[in-house]
Amino acid sequence: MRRKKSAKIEDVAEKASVSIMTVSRALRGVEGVSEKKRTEILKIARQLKYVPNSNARSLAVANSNLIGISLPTFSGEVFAEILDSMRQTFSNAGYSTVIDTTEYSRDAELKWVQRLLSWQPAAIILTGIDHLPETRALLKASPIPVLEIWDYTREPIDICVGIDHFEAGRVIGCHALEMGYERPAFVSTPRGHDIRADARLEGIRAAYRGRPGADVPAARPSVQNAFTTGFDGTVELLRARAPDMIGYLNDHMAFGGMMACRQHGLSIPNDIGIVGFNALNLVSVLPTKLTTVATPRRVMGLMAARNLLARINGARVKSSEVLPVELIAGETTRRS
Amino acid sequence: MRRKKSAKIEDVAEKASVSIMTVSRALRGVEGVSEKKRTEILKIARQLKYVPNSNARSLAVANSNLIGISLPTFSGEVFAEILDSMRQTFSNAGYSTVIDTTEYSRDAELKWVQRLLSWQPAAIILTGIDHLPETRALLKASPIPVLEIWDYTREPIDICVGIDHFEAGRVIGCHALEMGYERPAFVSTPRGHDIRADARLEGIRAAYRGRPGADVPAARPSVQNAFTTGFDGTVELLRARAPDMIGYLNDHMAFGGMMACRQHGLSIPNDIGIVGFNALNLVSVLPTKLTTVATPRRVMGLMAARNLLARINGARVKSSEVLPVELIAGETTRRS
DNA sequence: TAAAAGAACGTTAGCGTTAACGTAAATTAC
DNA sequence: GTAATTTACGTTAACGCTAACGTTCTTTTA
Repeated sequence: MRRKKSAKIEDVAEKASVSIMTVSRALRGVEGVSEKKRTEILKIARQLKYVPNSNARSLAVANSNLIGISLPTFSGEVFAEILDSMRQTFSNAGYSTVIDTTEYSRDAELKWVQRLLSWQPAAIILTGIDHLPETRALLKASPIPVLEIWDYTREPIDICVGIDHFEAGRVIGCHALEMGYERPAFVSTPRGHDIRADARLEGIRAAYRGRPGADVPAARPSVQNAFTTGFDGTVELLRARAPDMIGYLNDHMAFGGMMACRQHGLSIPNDIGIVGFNALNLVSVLPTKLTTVATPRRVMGLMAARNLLARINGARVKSSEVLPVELIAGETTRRS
Repeated sequence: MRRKKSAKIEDVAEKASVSIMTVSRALRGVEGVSEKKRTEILKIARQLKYVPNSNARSLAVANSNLIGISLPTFSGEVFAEILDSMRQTFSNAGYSTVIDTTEYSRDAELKWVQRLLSWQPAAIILTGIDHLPETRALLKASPIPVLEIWDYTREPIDICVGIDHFEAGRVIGCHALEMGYERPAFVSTPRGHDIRADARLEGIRAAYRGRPGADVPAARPSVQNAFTTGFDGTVELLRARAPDMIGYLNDHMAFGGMMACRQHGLSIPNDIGIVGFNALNLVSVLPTKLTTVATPRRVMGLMAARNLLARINGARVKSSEVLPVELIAGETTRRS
């Protein structure tokens, strides 16, 4: 494929009557060029609209300033926020981010990791800790820093920053227990879709262990969008199980659930308690304050970016960081 | 920076007792290799965990399979959906996407374009048509295909796919007029932040031209999140202007506005009409159906990706495509 | 003032891949 | 059966950049 020839480093060198190497040094800001020449070279480069060739550079130094990030999905505020806070830090440090979504498929994740490795990236970020064994092996064997974010494990591929989803579930369960709810239920995603959902459900069950309601039934409607998923899952639970409290995977689902309860003539929080997750933006304008669990997404992103940059620069960093979550008691679980 | 040496094409060649070139051909699936050798080479490559070096490849062929995408922000469903639908098409076609967000800053956009060009990308996608003159010039001068998405203009940098935001505003205005509202208002973003917001406002004004209410006041609260922005903007308008209809930049803002109206004891749609934008997921679970404007985001993404791929492959494609929007009349503007 | 040290450059040799061209063997044509 | 094709490879020369080492000239040291 023919392309218009753009200015190369050689053209700049010729015009400035210096060697290629001097231009390279001047442009990168490394030592060994007099101030006079440097400013002149920069001027000429600008005149010629010189754009460095990252491919050549990366080939020469055997590593690029790309950071690969893999997310399950773009939908929802959660990953968008985590991503945002990370990206800005990287961008400021001169790294570009290559992003892909896996739609919760571990096979898709593996394929992406393979493709990404061909770019000799500076680092790779994966969401969660649930990967194919092959993916783990591939990354373990590579010298590239790997960060797992959002989940927590004591045995990360390389380093990780996240929250403990089981613990988060337990916090929800304890709160429900305290408020006197006896038949908790949970609206989740299809089985095997998202291990975090299962971890939280287990957390709730752990809180109720040995008491009535400890089985904590779960609805697993097919995923469309969070609002209707929450709505449908609630309808399903109300019909079959008559729960007096429902936990949700996130606040959007919880809102859908509130609408469903309302339509069924149930009063919140007396007939039924509602607990969301993540403390999303939506809750700030709701007339009834939603009980939810605040997750430190922006802090997590910043810490992840900071740790990873340190790791890239060869510093030793703590391999696993757990961040605390906080239950925010609202009006959807306060029994009068 | 030292890195563990990974298998190169040479290692594969040696082990297979063929030349480097034969391996290259076998791996890329081009002609000139016997079936027997090809399968053997592929097997050996897998054994050796060979990962091709994209930097070297891109340098040799003077172009990469990266596609750069610039978005204003990740927050909100809108760009996430457009992005998602494009990305999948590209991914299937073997392209990786490098993504950056500009936070509505044209300077940030320019910097990103400059950085991106150093990767010799296969194409560049920008959101909207509002760029610095320098950005336009840079891209116009480059041989790289450029796609502008979400807005529509008859004079794109290269090609564009979008909706006509002025027309969308006009549609909203006409509907409000038809429903008998006489003092329309609009909740927007800070001035100069997003030209699409202004285009829609002008559209509403055009619909009311020559009638009472044609000035259409706008609130421009500082941006935090869509829900509270809608809430705050509404409070501001209600206090100062006593409008009988409010249009919003999107459904999330409209929802915030509905909450504010409710708190002010106003009844929707009789005291005040509410019109959102984009037909976001939220509206499907609301007990009161929101009047909104459906935008074809997924179709737009698919069409954009398809057109751009065709353009990359040298085909001639229509330079500008406008997609239709549709007003969905709900219960928030139906006067009884 | 001569020798040593440092600053400011230039030269050489890759980085891992592919395009373009060369060459030998296998196939076809007549 | 020989010439003309075609197939299946191998060789050579980039692609644009940088690390490592050389060279020249200037500055410092004793």
